[in-house]
Amino acid sequence: MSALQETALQRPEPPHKRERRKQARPGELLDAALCLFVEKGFAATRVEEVALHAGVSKGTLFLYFPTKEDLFKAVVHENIVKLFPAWNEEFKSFVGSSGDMLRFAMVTWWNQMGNTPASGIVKLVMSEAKNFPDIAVFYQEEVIRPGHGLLRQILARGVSSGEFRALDLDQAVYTVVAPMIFLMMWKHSIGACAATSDIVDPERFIHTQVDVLLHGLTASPTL
Amino acid sequence: MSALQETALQRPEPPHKRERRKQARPGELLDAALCLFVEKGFAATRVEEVALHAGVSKGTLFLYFPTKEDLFKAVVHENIVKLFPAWNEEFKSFVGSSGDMLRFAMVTWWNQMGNTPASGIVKLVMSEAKNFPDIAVFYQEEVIRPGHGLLRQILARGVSSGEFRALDLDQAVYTVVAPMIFLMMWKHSIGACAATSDIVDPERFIHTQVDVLLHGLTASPTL
Amino acid sequence: MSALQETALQRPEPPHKRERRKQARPGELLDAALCLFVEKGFAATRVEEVALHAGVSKGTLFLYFPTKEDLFKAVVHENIVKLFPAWNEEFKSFVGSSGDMLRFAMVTWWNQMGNTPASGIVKLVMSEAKNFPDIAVFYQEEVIRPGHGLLRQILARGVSSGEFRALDLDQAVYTVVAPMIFLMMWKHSIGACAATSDIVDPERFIHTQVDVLLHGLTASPTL
Amino acid sequence: MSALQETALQRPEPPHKRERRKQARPGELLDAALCLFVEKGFAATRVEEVALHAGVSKGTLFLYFPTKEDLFKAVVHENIVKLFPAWNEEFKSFVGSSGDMLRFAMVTWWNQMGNTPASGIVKLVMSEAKNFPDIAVFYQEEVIRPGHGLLRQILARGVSSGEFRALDLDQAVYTVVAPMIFLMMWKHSIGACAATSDIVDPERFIHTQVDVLLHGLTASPTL
DNA sequence: TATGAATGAGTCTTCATTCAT
DNA sequence: TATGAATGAAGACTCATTCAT
Repeated sequence: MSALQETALQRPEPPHKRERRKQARPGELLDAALCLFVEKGFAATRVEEVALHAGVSKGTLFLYFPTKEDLFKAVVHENIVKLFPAWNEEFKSFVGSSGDMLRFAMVTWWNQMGNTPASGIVKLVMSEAKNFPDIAVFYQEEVIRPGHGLLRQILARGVSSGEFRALDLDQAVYTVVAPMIFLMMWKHSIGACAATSDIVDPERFIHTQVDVLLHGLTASPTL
Repeated sequence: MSALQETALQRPEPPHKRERRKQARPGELLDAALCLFVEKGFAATRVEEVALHAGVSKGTLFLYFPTKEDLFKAVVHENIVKLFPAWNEEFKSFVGSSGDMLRFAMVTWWNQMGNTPASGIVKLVMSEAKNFPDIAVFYQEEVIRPGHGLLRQILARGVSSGEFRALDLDQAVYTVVAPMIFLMMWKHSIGACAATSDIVDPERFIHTQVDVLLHGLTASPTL
Repeated sequence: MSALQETALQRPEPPHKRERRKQARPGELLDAALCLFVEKGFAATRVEEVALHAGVSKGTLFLYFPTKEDLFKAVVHENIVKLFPAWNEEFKSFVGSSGDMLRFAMVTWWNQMGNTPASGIVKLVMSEAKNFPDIAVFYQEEVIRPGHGLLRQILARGVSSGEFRALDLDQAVYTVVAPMIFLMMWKHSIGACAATSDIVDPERFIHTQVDVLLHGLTASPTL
Repeated sequence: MSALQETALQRPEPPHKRERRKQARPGELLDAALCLFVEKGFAATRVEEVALHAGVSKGTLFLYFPTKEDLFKAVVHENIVKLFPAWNEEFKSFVGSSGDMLRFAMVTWWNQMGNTPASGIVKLVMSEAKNFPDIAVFYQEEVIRPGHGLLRQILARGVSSGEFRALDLDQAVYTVVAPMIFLMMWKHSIGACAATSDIVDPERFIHTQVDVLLHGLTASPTL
């Protein structure tokens, strides 16, 4: 809403910093909280830390979020919505083989989500789902259902074009989902421990996954 | 029920009740801890609760596990690390195609681990790895490294027999690991919320995964 | 009494009650701690008790002193270390014989320290030194070293004026220190037990000590 | 009672170790406790540690001493009695000047007590007197009263022989007591901290104390 | 709104003491 | 007597939450 004002024509004086900050508070808190929750988990993050990171006092945080749990829910809520930009559109207009489309989907998924703090949200949701059942439901509705729907369409496209085999689509989507979710979880757990030697390179990982996904491990019979 | 066996004839000396309990304590505590950690997470589980579940007092727990963190480590060790020696043996003697071997590996993995509370520990380790760096390290050493080694051998066997294509084995192992870890994570997060509609059936999931893993999504060129 | 001054006219702004309390907190806590530590010893004093005595809650204490041990250190600092700067000044301006100076030193020492709760802290430090090595070190640096230095100067003054014999000053300082420390210890141990009959009267004790210190027990040769 | 048996004429077989140990238990416990209480203080010493040092189990300790406090009292009790060997006799037969006698008393006191674990008892009693009032009373009766009596006699001897000035004996005894008690306390507190630089050499300390005690700090008028 | 001092319920951990064997 | 497993009361410390300013 203040967007209108902010983009007003060459307005000579920028709005009072105070005012701008005031408006921005909840967002800054959510950003700080996202960052810390992702880094340390829900339980291990102290609300005071979040407030400090956002540059406000502990009391102010509770002005906007009556509870640590509420803060958490808001963080996830806020960031889950962002998880689905205009992907659907993008895919409707995709031109090319379904194999390429699948690869494109996974690479895009990684670039726009896995490679951003949003992947931390996924990890957070997976880690805390049982402690926040309504988040799980919300996530299911807002992310999983549409996400799976999208992937289903891609697979269905391939099947109907004869490029893919006949597939049990309900199951096959997990064929795409599993490696991506795994990669995000890995990145934010084992992969985040410096001492761990077995580091996964996301690009190569995705490349291999798509490759095997399309052609399987088995050697071609005639070749 | 096993009481019958325990009171069987010519039992040389029944262990004193006290003694029996003494021996059993750590195990009972570990069981209780496994149960509660999996159900509520590490931070949300109170040590006293664990003790009570095991039928002992808080103090007794600290007799065996000097620290809550030590208890957690012991649970991980008991439920994950201990599984590996047997697995290694099992696979050495496998007879059959590498495809069957891969399927056998994944089904066994699920039956002996995914389908038991141990899978909850896997989820916990992924969730808490960053808070317990030394657990992450020893998990890497004791579980991931040998586990990946085992899978690598299976894949290598297939490659050298000509059954599988030439593969970048370092990457290909994740092709097997990812769906399994994903399945365990799912089961203990989104999948554990009753409200969630999109429930995954492990058997069908694994079946599909193996199928696609072996033959890919792509339809056979000539057939 | 200074209240009069505080409410004097044109007082710009009376400090908010909250603010006043805030400023006073550490001091009140220190007073309470002094009192309780002296009365019951370090180990036997519960931090909550200290807080309650200061009229605040347990949590508030930890706001100012992160640790029980830190509280103890602060008490020592506040009650012992802080006395020294003033003393040093006081003695620089003393006029009179060195014998009088010595008497003055001991009487002052007693009045300003021995006769106050601070003497209890001295006793506590002696009692607990081995359990708090870093307190022992800083007590040595901040109290013993400057204190002995001061006494040394007094004795040196007497020696160089010819009033005192040539003395091994390093040893002679203990001649002054020993009775004073003894008196404080006594007051807070044996002397504090009502049942004990053999009560020491500090004034007479010091009087006798100074007397013997200056003239010895031996009868004058010529008289 | 078993003393009789134990001193039996050249008994060929030494008593069962077990039996001997059994008899010795309380003594070993008291020794261990003395050692640890002196080293770490009452509160910081764990009863289990004492038991371990004595080579028995925690339970056994409580067989002999129903309470940690009882153990403490027994330790002090036991060792306080030892503080007065046959000193009185020794002094009755002393031949020499009263100055020499005083020096002899202090040196002996140090050698037979200050320099032995008994000095730890003195420190313990001074430190814990207020928490154990009956120990204070007992100590007063058994140690302080006779001790002061002895010193009083020495001083009285000097006074009546004209070697010492007329003295308020009740006060003058502290002239001898204070440095000795101080020295013992020092040894077991500040002096026991390695980091402390200002270490007191007992022999020189006593030498100086006696010297000043007899002749004072003041230079002889005529010389 | 914003602050940050204050709170106190909650948690881990210790350790003297008990008691079945 | 001796053991050592078990107990549970007690205490230090944390941190989400409140509230006067």
